[in-house]
Formats: sequence, C-alpha cells, structure tokens
Amino acid sequence: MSPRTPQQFEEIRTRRIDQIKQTALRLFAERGYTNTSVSAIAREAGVSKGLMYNYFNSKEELLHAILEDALALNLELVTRLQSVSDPKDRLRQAIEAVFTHVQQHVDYWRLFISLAFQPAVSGIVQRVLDHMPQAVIDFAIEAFRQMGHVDPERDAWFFAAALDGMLMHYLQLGSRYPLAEMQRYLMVHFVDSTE
Amino acid sequence: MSPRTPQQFEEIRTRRIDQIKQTALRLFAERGYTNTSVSAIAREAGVSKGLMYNYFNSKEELLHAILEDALALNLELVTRLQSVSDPKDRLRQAIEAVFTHVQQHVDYWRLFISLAFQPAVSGIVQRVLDHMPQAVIDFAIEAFRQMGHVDPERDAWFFAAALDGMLMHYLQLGSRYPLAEMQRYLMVHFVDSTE
Amino acid sequence: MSPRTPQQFEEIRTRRIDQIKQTALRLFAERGYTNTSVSAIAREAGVSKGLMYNYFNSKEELLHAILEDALALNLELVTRLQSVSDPKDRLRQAIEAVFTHVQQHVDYWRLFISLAFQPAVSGIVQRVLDHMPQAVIDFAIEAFRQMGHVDPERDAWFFAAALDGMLMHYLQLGSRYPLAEMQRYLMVHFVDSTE
Amino acid sequence: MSPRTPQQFEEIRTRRIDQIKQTALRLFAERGYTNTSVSAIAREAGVSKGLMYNYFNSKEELLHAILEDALALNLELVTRLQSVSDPKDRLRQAIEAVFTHVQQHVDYWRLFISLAFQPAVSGIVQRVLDHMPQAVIDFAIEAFRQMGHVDPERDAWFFAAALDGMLMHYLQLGSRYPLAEMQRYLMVHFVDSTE
DNA sequence: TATGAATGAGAGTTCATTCAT
DNA sequence: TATGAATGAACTCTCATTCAT
Repeated sequence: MSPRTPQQFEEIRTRRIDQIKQTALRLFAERGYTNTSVSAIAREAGVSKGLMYNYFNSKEELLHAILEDALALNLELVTRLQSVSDPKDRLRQAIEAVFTHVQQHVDYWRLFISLAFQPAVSGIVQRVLDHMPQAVIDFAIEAFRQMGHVDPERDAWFFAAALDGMLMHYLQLGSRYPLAEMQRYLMVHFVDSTE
Repeated sequence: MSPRTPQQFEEIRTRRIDQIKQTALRLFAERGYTNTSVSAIAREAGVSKGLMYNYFNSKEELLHAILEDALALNLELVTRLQSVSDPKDRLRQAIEAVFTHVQQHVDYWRLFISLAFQPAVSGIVQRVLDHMPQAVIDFAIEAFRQMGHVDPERDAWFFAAALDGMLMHYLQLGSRYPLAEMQRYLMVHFVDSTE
Repeated sequence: MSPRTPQQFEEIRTRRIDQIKQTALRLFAERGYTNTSVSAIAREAGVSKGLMYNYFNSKEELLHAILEDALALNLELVTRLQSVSDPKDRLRQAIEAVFTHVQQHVDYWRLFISLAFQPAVSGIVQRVLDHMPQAVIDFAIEAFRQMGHVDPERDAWFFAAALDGMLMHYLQLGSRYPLAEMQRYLMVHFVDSTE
Repeated sequence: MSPRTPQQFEEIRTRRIDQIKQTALRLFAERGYTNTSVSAIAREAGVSKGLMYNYFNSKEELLHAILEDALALNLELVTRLQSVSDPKDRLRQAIEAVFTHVQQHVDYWRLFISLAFQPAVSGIVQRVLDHMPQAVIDFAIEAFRQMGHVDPERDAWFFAAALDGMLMHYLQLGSRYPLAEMQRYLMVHFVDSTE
C-alpha cells in the first residue's frame, strides 16, 4: 500500500480543521469561551482531544483562528463596498450586508460580543476585536460626509449606536425581534430620508 | 470584652456581605464570572473562603444576589419615574437617570452584557437578566403613545436600540466615547424634536 | 467552636510541607524528577493532589524547595569547618562529614547527580546545582595550599575526582561498595601521608 | 525507475537506523530520556514517526539499541587491550583510550550517567548499564595484580574512583575542566610512579 | 518502505466546595 | 462568627503508540 499523497493529507487536514473550528465557534457562542471545555469541543466535533492539538497548539489559538476567519470575511465586505461610488448606495448596501450577515452568522456575532465584554481572554484576541468597531465608524463618517451632513461624526456615532443596538437586541431575542422592520426603519432614517 | 449585641452582629453581617458583593461585582466585571475564582474574591474582600460560604451558599448565589440588587435599583427607578405625569418629562428624566447610572456603575453594566451573552451560566441568572430590557421597551412604548406617536412600538424599539448601542459603545471605549454629546443628541432626537 | 489559632495553622502547614518534601525527595531520587508524577507524590504522601498546590505553586517549585534545604545544610557544614584552623584537621573533618552525610542522605545525592546530568529541568534548579561542586574545589585548594603543596590546584582536582568517584560508586552499588575502606584510604592518601 | 535491489534496500535500512539512533542519542543526552519525545526524534532525524516504529518497536527498544552499540564498542576495546601483555602498557593504553573516547562521545557518557541515576527506566536497560563499571574494575584489578600491588583490589577501586570522578567533572564542566592535565596526572600516579 | 492522522491514558494544574476547629 | 486545610472533579495539554493508506 502506497502512502497517502501530500494532497490527500492536506485535504484531511483542511476538513478536520474546518470541522473543529465550526464546532468550537458554535460552542463558544452558546456557552462562552471560558465555559467551553476542549473536551466538549472534541466530543461534539467527533474527534479525540489529542487530535485538536495536532491542529491547534492551544485552546486560545483555536479561538484566534476562528476570529481571523471572521476578520477576513469582514475585510472582504469592506473592500467590496469601497468600490461603490455613490455614498447612499454604499450605505444602503452596507446595511443590507450587515443585516444579512448577522442573520447567517449569529454565532460569530454572539461570540464577538461576549469576548469584547470579557477582557481576560488575552491581548492577541483583544487586538483582533478592536479592529472591527472602528471600521464601521470610519465607514459611516466617510459616507455622511459625502452626503453633505453638517456633523458627519456625530451622525456616524448615532448610526452605529442604532445599528449595534438593533443587532444586540436581535442576538438576544432571536426570532422574537422585529429585525426586518428595524432594518427598513434604519434605512429610511439614515439613507432615504436624507436629501 | 462584653458580648456583642444582636444589633452589632447584624451590622457586621451587613457590612461583610456588602464588602463581598462589591468585591465580587468588581472582579466579575473585570475578568468575567467564570474567570473569577472564589478564592480571589475572598482574598480581595479580606475575608476567608469559609466565611463567604456562610453568607452565600455558592458562587452562583453570590452572583444572583448581586443581580437582585441591581434589579431592585432598577425597579426603584421605574417606580419613581412612573409618578411623572408628563411623558416628555418622564422620558427626559429616564434618559438622564440611565446615563448617570451607567457612568456611576460601569461594573454592573459590563457584567450584565457579559452574562447576557454567555447564557450557560444558569437559568436563574437568565431570568433576572430578561427582566430589564423588556422594562425599558414597555416604558418607552407607553411614553411614545402618550406623546401621540403613530407607531409607538417601532419608535420604542428604535429608541432602545440607539440607547443600548450608545451604552455599549461607552462601556467598550470608556472615556474615549463622547457620551455627553450622544446623550444630548438622544434627548433632542427622541424628546425635544417631537411635537 | 473557636477557629484554630494562627500557630495551629502554622504547625499544620509545616508538618504537611515536610511530609510532602520528604516523599518527593525519595521518589525523585528513586525514579528521577521527570519520571515522578505529582499524583504519585500525593498518593505516597497520603494527601490529595490539590493540597500539594496549596503549598507549592508547581512541581518544579517543590523540587526547588528540596534543593534549597540541601543547600542550607551544605552551607552550615562549610561554615562549621571554616572555624577549624589546622588544615589537616579541617580536611579530615570534611571527609568525615561528607562520608557520613552521603550515607545518611543517599536520596539527596542521587537526586543531585541525576539532575546535574539532565539539564532540561530549568535554570533556577541549575543555578542551585552549580553552587556545590565549586565549593568543594575551593575548599580543597585552600587546605592544600596551607599544607604547603607544590600544586594545590591540581591536587584539589585530583582529590575531588577521587572523592566524587567514590561517592558515585557508593550511590550506584549501595552496600556492595566498600565505602568505609575507601574513606580510610582517601584519608591516608590525602591527609596523613602528606607531611 | 528500476526496482531497488535487496542490497539497496538493506543499505537504506542501515542508513535510516543509524540516522535515528544518532539523533536519539543526541537528544537523550541533551534533554534526558524521559524529556525526549518520539516525535522530536523523528522530526530531527528527518523521518516519520511511523517509520521509526518499523525499525524499533518502542522508544525503550531504541534506547536499548543505542546502549547495545556502546556496549559492543566497549567490548571491542577490552578485547583489544587484552592482547597487550605488559600490564603497565595495558593500563596506559586503557587510560588513553577512555580519555579519547569520552571526548569524542560526550553524548554517550552523559546519557549513561543520567540513566544510571534514574533507575525507573526499566530492567533491561539497567542490566546493560551494570556491565560496564564492573568491567573497568576487573580490568584494573588484573593489571595491578600483575604489577605486583599489595592490595590490587583496593587500588583498583581507588583508580576507578579517580578516573570516573575526572570523567564526571569533565562532563559537567566541559572545556573548563583541565582534562589533559588530569589525564597526565592519573597516568603518572597509577602507572609511571609504581615500580 | 513510508506517511502522519488519530487515539487515549495520563501528565500538571485549578477551583468550587466542605469541614474540623 | 470565622479560618484555611483539605478534597476531587474537571481542566488544558502531551505523548507513545497504532493504523489506514
């Protein structure tokens, strides 16, 4: 029997890594990072505890890998939006994208918030977490400036507060929250009503 | 050494309990509930672990007691506000009260959010946590209705989102967040601009 | 029931610490440091694993504490010998003391050698280990110089080699080794034969 | 690609085995047997863990093989020396050979000592270790007897002690130890001074 | 022959909780 | 009321060994 090819090994690795990351994300989001044991992740992912450590040097590195994935997704979104020249369109699409994203990746968002409010995790995680909120603010300031707002910074903070508040409420209440209606209202309020 | 009177005992009890709850609140807020050990609380509060278990049957009961205190404060606030008959005044005072409270008790608020997004802690805690947001919504709906809004429920949710978003941003960024300005803007937007 | 007095606690602590250190020393000497698990130490010492960590922050700190004890004993011996003015007497008493000591504390000596030849243990341990051999050499150089030797340094190294070689053989072979005879011969050779 | 001949296979085998043994010896000597992982040996030897287990059934068997090699070398030396009829010459050559060997194979010697003082490794290893010191003693007794010593056994033990002590010091101190000078002195003392 | 993914037992360590005093 | 010694379960992590390919 000839040994597996490097490609075969690579494929196995990739599949397992994804499997573990997905399971870990779900559990971290459900129970919090500290409350989730490595044993639980391994059990739910259907692998042995030992195998996890073949792919991730520590529980924290696993968390880091998950956050990096999310960050990459975010970056992609921002890049895509930057090519939209009309500021209203850009804002519209951004709202659309965020509301879609939060509904599709509830786990990511829950995890972010719980990490953001539990600073003991570690510096490396904190650094990843800090990237995101600032990006939203900067994005909004730029859009409102182009839209001719008198005080774009204040409006951006207000917009960000309303947006994040809605998302937070949705993450807390789930389907009981009128997300679609709030999205529509946000759109009306910050994009369409402005002239 | 005359034996202590019952009153003295009671006073000692109360003081000790407060000491423990304050220390625990601070540590829970700083490090997260799970990341805070009972030993650490006892050490920082200057009491023995054994004594802690005289007053609280478990770590979770200690958390519960802290949350109950917060709930009581909240209830008190709501009761006080309900005596204000003019809805605009009532809303104004509510905003005032919340912004003041969050600045004076950052620890409470940080703890709430971190618990809200780490549901595994336990049912009893969850039930306490659920009380509060709903109270805010109901309060706002009532005010907006009295103010003659067309869709008071939608406006209440929007108001709550903006408010909670601001508070969340403040808890994250601390003094770097323009809290006073946002409070003023919130006031203008949801109270004074409405006619 | 009144609580235990600080003295009572202190006594308990001291007794337990001694108990654990003695057991650990024996096992470390028998099996080597790395081969001895904390569980084994706890089991043989008749305490729980957890208790060990009340007294020592880590397995390595336990080792360190044991080595410090040995170092203190050594220092005491050196100090005592320095008050002997006649170099021959001093050398004689030193040999006497070392041979007695090695027979009474086989465990210490086995542990030292195994640690000295297993450098991975850690810097802090290494530093403690380095103290001792040099002390022997310096001691012998001084004595031989006072005894008028032509090349006291060379003689000191030779003496140290013979001495350490004997001790090593004794530690390896135990009662099968003619320790008393070798001690007598060492004495004759390095003290009495010289004039 | 013509299929490899059996000789080629055999050559590959031998080369691989040597490679693994050399790497293992180095790591065992540097870090100690217990502190060296099979993975580390495989990695540093540039082979897979699986292949290692093709050649050696266990980590301990690998150690055993290394020790057997050393034993064979030793035996060879003893055999070679036995053909020297003059006891002084024989002793001289033995000292020469040992000092040369220890300088060329520091790893072997460090490993031996660390194993000798960490007996828990296993019986089979212990048996191999016991062979060597006894061989030195027997060798010296025979030489001193032929040289007409009054108490050849005592002198042999003294000689062995001085020799092993020197080697131990050298292994500990490395180039800081005056090995050449001590070798010369040993020679003078135990061979040339005797008449 | 050769690979490295996979396992599971056991390592060191932490911590909520109990209890004798 | 008050102490902290003591426990044991659960934690994160390591590693010799196996095995499908």
